[in-house]
Amino acid sequence: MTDNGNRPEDGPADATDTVATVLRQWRDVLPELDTDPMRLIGRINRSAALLRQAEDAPLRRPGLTRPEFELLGALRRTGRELTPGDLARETFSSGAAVTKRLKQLTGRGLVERRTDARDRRVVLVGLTAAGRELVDSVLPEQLSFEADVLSGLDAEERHRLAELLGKLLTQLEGRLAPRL
Amino acid sequence: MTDNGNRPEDGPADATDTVATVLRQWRDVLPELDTDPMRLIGRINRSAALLRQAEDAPLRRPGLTRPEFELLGALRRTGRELTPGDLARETFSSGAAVTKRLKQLTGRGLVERRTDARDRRVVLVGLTAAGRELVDSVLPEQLSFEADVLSGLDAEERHRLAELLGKLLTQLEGRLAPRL
DNA sequence: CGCCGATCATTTACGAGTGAAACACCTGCT
DNA sequence: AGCAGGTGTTTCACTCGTAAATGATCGGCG
Repeated sequence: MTDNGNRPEDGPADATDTVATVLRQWRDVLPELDTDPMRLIGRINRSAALLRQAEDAPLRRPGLTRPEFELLGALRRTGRELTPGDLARETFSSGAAVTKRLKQLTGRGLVERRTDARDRRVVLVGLTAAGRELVDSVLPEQLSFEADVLSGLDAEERHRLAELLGKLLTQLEGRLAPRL
Repeated sequence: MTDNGNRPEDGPADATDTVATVLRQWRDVLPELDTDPMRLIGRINRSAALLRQAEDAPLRRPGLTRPEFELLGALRRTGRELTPGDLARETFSSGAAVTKRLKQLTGRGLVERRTDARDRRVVLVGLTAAGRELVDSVLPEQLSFEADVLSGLDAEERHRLAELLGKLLTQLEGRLAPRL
């Protein structure tokens, strides 16, 4: 028998992914370091990076960037006009970024801005027909692409994972994001 | 009895986090859409974003940016000199970005570059004493901070989550990152 | 031996995001 | 009514990352 895979801290899934190698390297150099949090945080970050990179592929065809698509999605799913401030909160980006993206998207005829009648400081942003059609055509592709990417896990595993992440996220949002 | 919380697709943890609200909005507007992948992908992305934002806090004190710290960490944990190309692969960023960061870090006396004797194209990057001391002093803080952030989950949940993410990541890396 | 293609690092030009300041407008108070 | 302070959006100056071009060097092959 070899000496790998039998340490109590190493589960079976820890053997092969990048984070596991990183953890082994740290253990070799600084054995007394408690690297346990990396197991989660490293994997969340790395998964997010890989997914982000992969997810962008279906969006490239319609020439959209991911944050642009999220902005359009926010408008589509709320079903009403939103202000730039709303959009910034909804897409977790800065107000300045939203302004820039709106310039792009209005230029392409996907969204429309109009100033609110009651309060002339605020502008209301809504999807045009073209914008709505674009979202409705891209979103199913995007979702089926995502489903395919996740198919390495079976339904039960995906469910447990989503549930645990939901719990983590609830905690994090309560603790780290008082703004909501 | 109310109608919330009893749909088969909604686990108990789905009730409160941001992603759950987004899913409800989509269901109200496009009920026939299979939003299941969002449950995972949305949560991974959102968790990563929150963690990233939080994690940067302990690094600000020594005036380090996250990618800079990851570069230093790669040098520390491998325990040897690395080339810019190695560092780019190790930190998942472009070569140009690495060059820029090396300029910063050599300026601060945290790393040293020397050209390889055998192959004068390649440059070998190593930690200075100050660099190693910096990593060794910041890393434990960083890890205990992370442990604190994750404390909303108990040990068993963290373990299962890490395991499932490890499995997912293994699949993703096999499929999406042939370069390794 | 000398050239040709490949490889590694760096430079350059550019696009995208950010925080802080600026601007427009509203609301409450006197 | 008029001003003070607050809120919503945009602009500005800057930083950072990237892709593509550049420069330097190696290895092999005629």
